[in-house]
Amino acid sequence: MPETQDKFKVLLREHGLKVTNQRIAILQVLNTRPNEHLTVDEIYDYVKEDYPDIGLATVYRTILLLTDLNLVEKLNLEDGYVRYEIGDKDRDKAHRHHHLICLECGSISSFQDDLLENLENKIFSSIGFKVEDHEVKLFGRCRKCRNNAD
Amino acid sequence: MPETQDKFKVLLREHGLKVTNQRIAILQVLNTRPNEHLTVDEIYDYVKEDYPDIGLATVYRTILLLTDLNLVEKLNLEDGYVRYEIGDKDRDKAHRHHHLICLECGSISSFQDDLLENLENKIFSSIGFKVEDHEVKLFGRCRKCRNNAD
DNA sequence: CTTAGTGCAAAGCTTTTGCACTGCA
DNA sequence: TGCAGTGCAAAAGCTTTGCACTAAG
Repeated sequence: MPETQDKFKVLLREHGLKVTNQRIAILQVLNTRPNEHLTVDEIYDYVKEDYPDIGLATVYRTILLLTDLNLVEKLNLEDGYVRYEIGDKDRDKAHRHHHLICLECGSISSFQDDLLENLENKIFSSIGFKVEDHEVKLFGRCRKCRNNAD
Repeated sequence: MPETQDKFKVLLREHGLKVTNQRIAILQVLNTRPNEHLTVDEIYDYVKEDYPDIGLATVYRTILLLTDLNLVEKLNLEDGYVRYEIGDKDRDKAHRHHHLICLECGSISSFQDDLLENLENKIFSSIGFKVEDHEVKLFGRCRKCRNNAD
């Protein structure tokens, strides 16, 4: 996805930040693995394949940067690992992007649904809280694990 | 709420665990502050008022125990603190218990809604994932903060 | 050239663990 | 009395930070 890379370069320059090989390499890793929900260590390992001298601190700093620029989303699945995934370029789609977490095998999948729109309107009119973002996590058992249990 | 305390004592004994002053004191703190979403440090400080010699490790161990016994719920609001609150004794109600987090003042409020039932059925029939629990967090601005901004 | 970015190692935090002691059952 | 529970301090993770060096603009 060179378009994300270009967007990234533009964003960096707009903010007076430098375009470095390390930053591009990290974005590349996240970009080529859109549905893997990577931990920092996993990102670090993947990036080292292309860029063996990179330091873990740079990975942390770059991920923070990417998150601030809204190119990457942080994910906490309560499994003890903090994960990151490339964000959807379409802000509205990202807003409808939720996660299914299997309690048995730990697999993570995503689904899209605008299920919360009504609720958010209801909350606004009843207590005046204006919802700007939301996070929905569904925990359970995936088909495979349920079949294995039989 | 002596009923929760009694339930707790019964649960402990059922599991062959001992009823100690420390455990009761920690449950008491959570019980008397049902809507405060306390961090471990806050719990530790409150318990020390009644029980000054308690160790932080005991607080961690007891909270883990309470969570395992489903008396306490863990909450991660992405604000850098892990929080705990007393769980609803009614399992179904707990399942419909969600959080509103104000991005400006950090206030946390709860609301109840069974909004996800349809969705969960839909997910089960389409991909065979059986949802057993869910977590919904809504981020935005509370009425007070929106008014202050004007 | 200038200074943001980087790698490394050290420091900081939260949470967990090992061990000798305490107190519930 | 016996063993689960506790307090303390050390260890273990993960993440951040300070500093001298490197490289982007």
